[in-house]
Amino acid sequence: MATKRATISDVASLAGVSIATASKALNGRQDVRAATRERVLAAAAELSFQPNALARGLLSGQTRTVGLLTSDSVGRFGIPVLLGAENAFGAGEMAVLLCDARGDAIREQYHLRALLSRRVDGLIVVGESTNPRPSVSKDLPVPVVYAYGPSEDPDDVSFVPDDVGAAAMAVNHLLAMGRRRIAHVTGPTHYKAARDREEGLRLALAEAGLEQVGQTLSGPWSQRWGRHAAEMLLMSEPEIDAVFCGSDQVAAGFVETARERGRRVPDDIAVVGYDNWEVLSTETRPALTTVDMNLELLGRTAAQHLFAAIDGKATPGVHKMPCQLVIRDSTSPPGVS
Amino acid sequence: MATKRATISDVASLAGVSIATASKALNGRQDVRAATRERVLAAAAELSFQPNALARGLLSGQTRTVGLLTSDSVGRFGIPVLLGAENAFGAGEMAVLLCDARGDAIREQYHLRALLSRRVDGLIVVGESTNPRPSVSKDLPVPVVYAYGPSEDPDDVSFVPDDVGAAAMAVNHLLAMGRRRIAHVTGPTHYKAARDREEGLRLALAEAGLEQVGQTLSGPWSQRWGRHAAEMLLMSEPEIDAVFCGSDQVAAGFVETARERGRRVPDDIAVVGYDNWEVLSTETRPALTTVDMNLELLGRTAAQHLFAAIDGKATPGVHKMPCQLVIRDSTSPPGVS
DNA sequence: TACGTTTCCGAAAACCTTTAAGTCCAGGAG
DNA sequence: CTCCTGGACTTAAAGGTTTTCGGAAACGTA
Repeated sequence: MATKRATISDVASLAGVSIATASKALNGRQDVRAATRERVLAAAAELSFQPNALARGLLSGQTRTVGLLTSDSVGRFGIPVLLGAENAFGAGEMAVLLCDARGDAIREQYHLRALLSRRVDGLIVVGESTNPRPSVSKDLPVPVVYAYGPSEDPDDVSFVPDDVGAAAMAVNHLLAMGRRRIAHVTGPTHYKAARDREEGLRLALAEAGLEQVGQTLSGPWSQRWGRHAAEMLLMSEPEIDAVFCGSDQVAAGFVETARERGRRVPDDIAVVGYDNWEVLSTETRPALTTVDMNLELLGRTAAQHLFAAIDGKATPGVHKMPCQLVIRDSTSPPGVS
Repeated sequence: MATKRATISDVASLAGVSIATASKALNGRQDVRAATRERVLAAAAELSFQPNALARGLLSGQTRTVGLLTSDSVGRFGIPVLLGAENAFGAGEMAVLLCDARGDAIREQYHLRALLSRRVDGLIVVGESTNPRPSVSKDLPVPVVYAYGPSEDPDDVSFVPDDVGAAAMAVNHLLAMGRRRIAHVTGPTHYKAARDREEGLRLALAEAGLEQVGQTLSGPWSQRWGRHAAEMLLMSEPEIDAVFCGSDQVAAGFVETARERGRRVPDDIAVVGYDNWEVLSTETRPALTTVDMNLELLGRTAAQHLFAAIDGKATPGVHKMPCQLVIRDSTSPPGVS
């Protein structure tokens, strides 16, 4: 805690110039003599002057601040998106005002008003899942970009991971490794993520002229479910040579139980996870081949498009962002590992 | 995107009163007739007027915004703290300006300036570990509270989990369950958390007149290390009946390997973890008894003390926050589970 | 000297809100 | 009838900065 903050008028009088001149000197404008500029800069440094962003924003109408409205900060998925956005903003002296609505629509409305009253230049809305969510953009005086969870309104700007494409990519990898009898264990069907990933699987298999082995098994996104599903699957479809799992948690459970049941991974059964949640994917034995949704990149991209939208160059629609397959030992060809 | 934002002068003219009267009506002040107030409120609603927080803040000198400076947003630990703080603020119409310095001191300085220029009312600094960190509070015009990672300066206000006490509590629980031959596996010794937890263990054992079995094993905070340590420990100290682990990751690795080596958990060996990282602690078999540091509460407490500090009622010093032992199956008495 | 041009600087308005101080009027007390 | 009180409202200042415009000085040219 220190003394009162210096204003530009303090700087001006210390430098012996007018406020206007001080402002021009500090902002690097041209019509001020070099010697004068020096004096002003020295004065500012001496007083450790920091321009008041409130005053500046009041005048310019721009706060260089964006709101980040999330439904679920805790979430595994919101964080990297947030981080990517923060990253993109940090580069350009933007600041992020963070609000967590905790999945409550009323709370969300409340935070929205608070952000608007603080005159944010734009808004990023981060969903807690890839399920489409109600739009908040109606009649808002600032642009909005949705990340991870898209808006229901197709005229909004949304960025989502390309789950269908990524799942197909993962399955194609299994096929390339020579696997032909592929089963699928995933999360609850009310998650669009689960449905999309299943569709990707179907597309890839169809293209190869193959059929999925057994029914898709849906359950919670948990390791426990992965173990349970493994028990069932190894019993009912003993001839499988690969499993595509809807999450790393499920996959971790699966490999654990497969091991215990004496099935070697990857020699007997190859396993692919999803999310690249490193505490799981790199710590299972063997480490998991898995899909990384590049959420940080997604967040950064969303932020960059928000910039564009602030400048009036919006790009409406749902943009599918490419994911990346991280190949580890759980899908190596037999005999390699 | 909609029309230009309404100002209080728009409201005033629509209601047929002066700006001052409109302001008073909107802020619930007394010297305005009920009928007039009605008219103003109706006008404000019609224009969906939102007061400009910049103008208000410029005048009052208070922005009702605090900065949250973190070294490590990604971190397991920063998030709950952040969340607790956000929670405490949300209740009182405060907003959080989030900055992530990514462990870089220069970046931190940069963000600090940005926050100050935005005239935040206060600052919370969240550390990435419980190791003390350099103070930023020197000559700052706003109060600062440190959470998780304390400031090196004892005159600052810091909130940290009581690792020593929590470790002692965990070990006392093991003793109460009848365990007597307790070993310790933990993280790198340059983490204060590892040293504090070891000290808690020592204190509890000393009080019971016992000695730790074998040396403390230090390694990375990983599941892999837990497995490795288990191999070594089961070999060198086969008579242990309990292990206190410095993190859930280590504990998860330990129980996995113990299982594989035919030691029953908890019947033969009880295991206690630390962190209550649920993806691990509830998914191991058996589920882990573990220490929950109550980080969300810690964050909330830090925020509340920041409020107090803003009001001039600072409480200097390092405050140790109590942790909580979450008892699950990994420490049940033999024969119970 | 008169005039135009360039260079540097200052006065003042604008952004939006809150609040202290002031105006006006009705009604009650003397 | 005058004076005072208090209610209801308005005026104006303040908060810190940027920017437009105008002014003044210096300099070059006719």
